[in-house]
Amino acid sequence: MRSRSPSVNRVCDAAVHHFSIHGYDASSLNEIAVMVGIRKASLYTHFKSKKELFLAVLEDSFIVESAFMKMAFDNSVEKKAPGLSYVFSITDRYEQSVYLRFLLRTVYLPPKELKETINSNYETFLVLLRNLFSDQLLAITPKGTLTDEEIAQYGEAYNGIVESLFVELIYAGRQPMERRRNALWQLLTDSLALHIAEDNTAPPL
Amino acid sequence: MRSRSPSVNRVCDAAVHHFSIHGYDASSLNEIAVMVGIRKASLYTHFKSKKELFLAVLEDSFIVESAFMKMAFDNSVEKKAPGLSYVFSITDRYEQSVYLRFLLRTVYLPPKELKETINSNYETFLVLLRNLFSDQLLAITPKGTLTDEEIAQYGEAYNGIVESLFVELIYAGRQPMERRRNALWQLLTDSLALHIAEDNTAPPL
Amino acid sequence: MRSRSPSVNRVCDAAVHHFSIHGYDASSLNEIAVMVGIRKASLYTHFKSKKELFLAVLEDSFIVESAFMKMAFDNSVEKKAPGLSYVFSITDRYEQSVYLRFLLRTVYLPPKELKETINSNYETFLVLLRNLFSDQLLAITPKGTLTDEEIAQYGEAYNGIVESLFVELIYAGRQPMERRRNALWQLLTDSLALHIAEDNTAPPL
Amino acid sequence: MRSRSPSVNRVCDAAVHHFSIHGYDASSLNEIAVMVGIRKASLYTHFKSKKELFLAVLEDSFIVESAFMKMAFDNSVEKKAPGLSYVFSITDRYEQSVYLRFLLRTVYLPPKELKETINSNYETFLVLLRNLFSDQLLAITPKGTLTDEEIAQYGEAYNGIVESLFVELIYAGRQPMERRRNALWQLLTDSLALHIAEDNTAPPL
DNA sequence: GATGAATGAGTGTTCATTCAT
DNA sequence: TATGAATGAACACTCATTCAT
Repeated sequence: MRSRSPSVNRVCDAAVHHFSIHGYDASSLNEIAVMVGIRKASLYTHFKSKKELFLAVLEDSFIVESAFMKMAFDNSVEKKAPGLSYVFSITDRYEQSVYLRFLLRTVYLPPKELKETINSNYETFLVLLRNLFSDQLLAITPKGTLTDEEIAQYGEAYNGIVESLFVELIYAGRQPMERRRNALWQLLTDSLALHIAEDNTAPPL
Repeated sequence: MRSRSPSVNRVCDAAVHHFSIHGYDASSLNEIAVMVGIRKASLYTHFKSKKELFLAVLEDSFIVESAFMKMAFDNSVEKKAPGLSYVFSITDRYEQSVYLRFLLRTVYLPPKELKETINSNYETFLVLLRNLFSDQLLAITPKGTLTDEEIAQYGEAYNGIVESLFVELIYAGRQPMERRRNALWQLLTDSLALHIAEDNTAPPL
Repeated sequence: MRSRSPSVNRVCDAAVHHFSIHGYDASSLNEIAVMVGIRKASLYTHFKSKKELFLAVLEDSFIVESAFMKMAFDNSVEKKAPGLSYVFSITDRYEQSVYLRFLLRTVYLPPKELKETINSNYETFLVLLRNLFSDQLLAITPKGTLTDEEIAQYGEAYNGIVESLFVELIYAGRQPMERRRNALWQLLTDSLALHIAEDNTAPPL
Repeated sequence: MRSRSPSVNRVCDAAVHHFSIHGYDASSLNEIAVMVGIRKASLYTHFKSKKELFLAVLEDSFIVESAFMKMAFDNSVEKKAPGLSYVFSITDRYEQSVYLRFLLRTVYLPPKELKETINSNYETFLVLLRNLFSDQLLAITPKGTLTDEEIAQYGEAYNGIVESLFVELIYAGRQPMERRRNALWQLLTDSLALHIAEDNTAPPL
């Protein structure tokens, strides 16, 4: 992402916007070129194919959104609800970051030929998410309260919640997603309350 | 779906397979025709446009999968875990029913021009799911145990779980989906255990 | 035109309407069939090709419009302006007779493959027009006033006026055509006034 | 028309020829491309649709033929027969100028969707013709000889004659057109002779 | 007499890509 | 570095026509 010529960056900016709206197949190099203010043929000065441009944008997106995710976890101070900060930042993030919109659009229904690449990148992204959550969960539970397996399972559930919200955002929008978020978050806090000695009863929604 | 000529049915069968794999935009009428063993132009004997063919297939799919869903809930006898039967049938169903694969492929990232239609049909589908779950939940909890609002929130959470599993199936496949299913199902049963007087502790996974 | 089955007549009716609006090439047998309330394939029960249907309609049109032309001349009683009756009936006729609209649409720019046939039919039509006019002109001028050549030339001019009006009707409509008709008619009456001894000054328009 | 790339000009040349023979609807972009020696898809490098190509050619044609018309009137020196020069140049012009053939083919039966545009352009063309004639007529008649209304009516008649000749050229060819031209021109000169004091008797045909 | 089904040939149009300049 | 021109391959769609039923 860094250390690229300004032209390349402008192309990538246009591309991520276009791809985030139309997806890979339905995107047109011509329209991207027009957005940048150059001719279609000139794109090939910077990228040797549509696929390569797409992959560049994909890499950017994972870098940017992984960084945002880490930051959201790092800034989180609440001790009782691990991962809360990120989950509750998703709605705003989706609206503000074209990279997140691009990622979600891309990841759930990838262009056939790129499925492998996309999936493996996304897998890494999800592993990071799970680990960030697990670390926070571990940090707030007295040692020995939860088995490794239980930790892993909560991580899995957390990921499941996040992806459920992603999907709801994509096809239903902000409000329905927030309703779902509250409902699922309640499940998580209830379960943690049950399994952790101290009584972390869920806050009233 | 019934009462259609055999030719039309063969076209629909081919179409739902094709659409379920490639999506609307990337599907080629030529390839569908070849699957049926006719020429592209002959498709227009039966459907007046690609869109119309797609909508016929879409309608079929909602009918078939709604019926399956109802059946899954009806056949369910377990008293302690509302909606369990359907949730645990999804993996097999996804593998066996091209209609479900088509629906999920279609619903999460619909072709722009058909988004409205698809969304409103899917909304109906989700309302049905929520209602089926809520009815079972009500049936197994002593009257007055849960407020209407709580019932609604559990319905929302249940839908969230189901959709999370749909998505995991689509991009990660059977095994990861089952891991996630167990993790999320645990959350639900834990929460219900906490909120319903009797101790419905989660079964060991 | 007579002695045809009712089905055939209904097809011809639909066809002449369609052809008169869209022309030969841009007309669709399917649309004609739909107008009649039958299927496209059924047209081939009555006509062995699009061309044959067109030619049937063409023949009808020449018959109908030749008859109308004769009638217009026959009914004419005015002694001073030969051919006036027909010229002044054209506007209404164009609006009322789909056959005339069809003919004019067809004749000026015929489909390549049918050009010969159409032209020779139209030529006959124009010869009739010229003769009708010449006969009336002869009938109202004292014997010997005009040479045969002059008669022929007036016939030519009359045809020219009529066709000028046809064209104006087609592309400009009723009002501009009537303005032109008055202007050209004035020329004709002026010229006749000049060449025929008695002073047939043009009537005020 | 000027200042276009050579490629564009070659396309336009081919297009005007093709359109002048087949008309808009029956013209095939493929055939035009082949005439130019390129592939159909390459046409889209220069024009973004068939319609746009047609409109470019249409504009050219009006420009070229308006210029020719003006020139024909300007070069005219004869004092007694306004507009004669243009009328007597039409046969040669029709044979030599593909633009005129294109215009006439297009104007009398325009493709439905372009009718408005074509008509309004042609209207301008005819206004120019009328004005050129009227100016010459005025120039050769002593002031006050003809009322404004009479001038206007002669202009109308002149246009009618010209269009009658156009039509005859299109469907009957050179010789019949010249016969008609002589007949109609006689009417005009007779009428002028009658209405203008000085005796401009028609020349023997 | 009517028609459902099919089809070959064609339409205009879009696309990612190449290449000489 | 940028681009005008070109292109093969694909697209959805329309058409007149055929033929078995």
